[in-house]
Amino acid sequence: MDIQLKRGLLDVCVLAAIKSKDSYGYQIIKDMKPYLDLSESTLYTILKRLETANMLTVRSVEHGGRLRKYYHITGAGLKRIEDFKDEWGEILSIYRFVTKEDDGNE
Amino acid sequence: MDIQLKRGLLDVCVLAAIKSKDSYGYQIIKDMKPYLDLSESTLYTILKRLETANMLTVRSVEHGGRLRKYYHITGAGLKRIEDFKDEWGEILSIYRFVTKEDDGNE
DNA sequence: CGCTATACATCATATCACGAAGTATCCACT
DNA sequence: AGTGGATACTTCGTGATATGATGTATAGCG
Repeated sequence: MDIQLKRGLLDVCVLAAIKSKDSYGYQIIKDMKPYLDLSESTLYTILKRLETANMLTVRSVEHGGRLRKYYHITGAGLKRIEDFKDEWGEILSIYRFVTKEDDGNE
Repeated sequence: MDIQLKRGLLDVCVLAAIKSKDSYGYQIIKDMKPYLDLSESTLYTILKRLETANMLTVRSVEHGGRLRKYYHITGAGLKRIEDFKDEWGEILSIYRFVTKEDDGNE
């Protein structure tokens, strides 16, 4: 997928991945893979950004000697998803503008 | 609209604006306004990028003493629009992932 | 004569996805 | 015991890019 387009979907897609149940980095990447492929460095950058924006909270959990950071969505995070839903109408309108055929004289 | 999301739609939207008939900067901004609001500096940056990518050609026309640059879409530009159409399926799939309700236990 | 619209251009800035590289643990295989 | 791969998170540098600010120049209106 086009990188620029991906940019607009990444944040909200990560939030969706932790919406129903808390999750951690590696798992999020796996869950998102069918929809958007992203690297670790990209994900952790996003997670940090969403944390700074108070859209999620973090909780560290010991797991087999290693550290795991579980991410939990906040009200602001849920609102971000709702905002995306609201924007969908605009996106559809743009889609129609871009794909409309100027039939008649071509 | 969210800036990041806008980024993914700008190029293809500009191409759509000149698809049916050649157009120039100021006119393109007006035509796109109902769908995407963008500033002059943004548009001219995009036009230059699309020109470099051979997605459009430019032709200068004298108009009332001033210079007007008319932009014409190329085959590569039309292909870019087609590629966007192809990507639409992926976008829809992401939309469904983001908006799906985890009804049942919440 | 000043203001607004038209029309294009350049620059500096801030944001951001991503590859590369690093640290550290656990498990399977040989 | 040693090797390699999967798991898990972190940091750094780079390139792409949207945008505000600013500048130049003309036409037309009051």
